[in-house]
Amino acid sequence: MKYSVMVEYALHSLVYLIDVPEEDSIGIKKLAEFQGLSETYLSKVFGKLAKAGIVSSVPGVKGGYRLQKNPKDISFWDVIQAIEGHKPIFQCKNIRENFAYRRDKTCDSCDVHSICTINKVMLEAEQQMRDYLSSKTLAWLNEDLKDHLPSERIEAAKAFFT
Amino acid sequence: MKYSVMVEYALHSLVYLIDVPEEDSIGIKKLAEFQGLSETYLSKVFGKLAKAGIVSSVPGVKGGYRLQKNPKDISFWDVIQAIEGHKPIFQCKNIRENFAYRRDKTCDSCDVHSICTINKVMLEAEQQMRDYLSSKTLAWLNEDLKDHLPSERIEAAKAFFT
DNA sequence: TAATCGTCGATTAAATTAATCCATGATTAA
DNA sequence: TTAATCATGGATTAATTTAATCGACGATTA
Ligand code: FES
Ligand code: FES
Repeated sequence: MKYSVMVEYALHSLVYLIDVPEEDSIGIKKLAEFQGLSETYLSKVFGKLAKAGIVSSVPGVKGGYRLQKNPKDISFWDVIQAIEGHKPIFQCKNIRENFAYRRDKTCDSCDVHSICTINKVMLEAEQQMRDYLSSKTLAWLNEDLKDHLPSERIEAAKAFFT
Repeated sequence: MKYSVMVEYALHSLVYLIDVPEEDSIGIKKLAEFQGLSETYLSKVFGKLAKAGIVSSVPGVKGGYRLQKNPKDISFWDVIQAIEGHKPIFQCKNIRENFAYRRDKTCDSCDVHSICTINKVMLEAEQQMRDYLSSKTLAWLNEDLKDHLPSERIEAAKAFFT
């Protein structure tokens, strides 16, 4: 049970897009090289981010990606959802459907409408996580990095991408 | 990204162990049959629950499983951890280790000690979920079911297992 | 002593994830 | 106008994980 590495690739890569000017963009090649990632695989990641409306693409030479929304409107959760899709973490296979009293037709219309308490708890738990993740935005992340990272590192990265 | 079905199997199966007397136990065969599950696979599930100290086993004919702890001391989270292990949901592969400035030895001892902000946020988010899941116990679940399930259904299940 | 039940390890099958390859189309610069 | 650069998408492959089965073993009871 774990998130795919795409999530780590996505979040780390997006960091470098936060401060790029409206007109500019950064290509997959540079992002992959700087971070030591597979170029082709990272392009799949950005395909998903683009489809979710988080980034927009600039085709052709000198092209690349830029943020499509304000960094304060892009949350960690948005990114995760773009990568992992909308299915809940807990997979309820509705095992009650095969319970003895249903197989035996003892109780024909039982349970069909009510949601299983166990599933409900799991959904609520996931919601807790989602709320937290939704409260952390790329803008917040940028501020945090500015505070905690040596400025020469930030400058070096910025220099690499221009 | 999802929990294995074992979690659903485990939580649903444990329901039927909550009210069994200290001396008694329920076998895999009955649990599997009642719920329409694979007998051998469910036994793997209970192997994990036993290893985690959630249930204890009674070998031999007329044997089976019973709870090893008070239902109010067994939380949803305990069960999930017994099944899924202790690894966090978000897999941080430490991609910073391969960043350009590290490969180029520009900054030899960079980052080794600091924990990545992104990873930190993910860990905190998971903690939110964990807290919620830890607050829901089998004892609570039992009460909830008593309130929301038709009593004849509960009785029928109880009858099946005795 | 034979049938029942949990335990463990090996095995298999299916599904998912990680990653690569290739073909295509847009864009810019020579 | 052409060649190089870049995103896009589909197909493919390899590795890993999950789901499920099988068979052998030891404990227990009737
Ligand atoms: S039926 Fe799926 S969790 Fe209860
Ligand atoms: S290095 Fe793994 S999340 Fe930052």
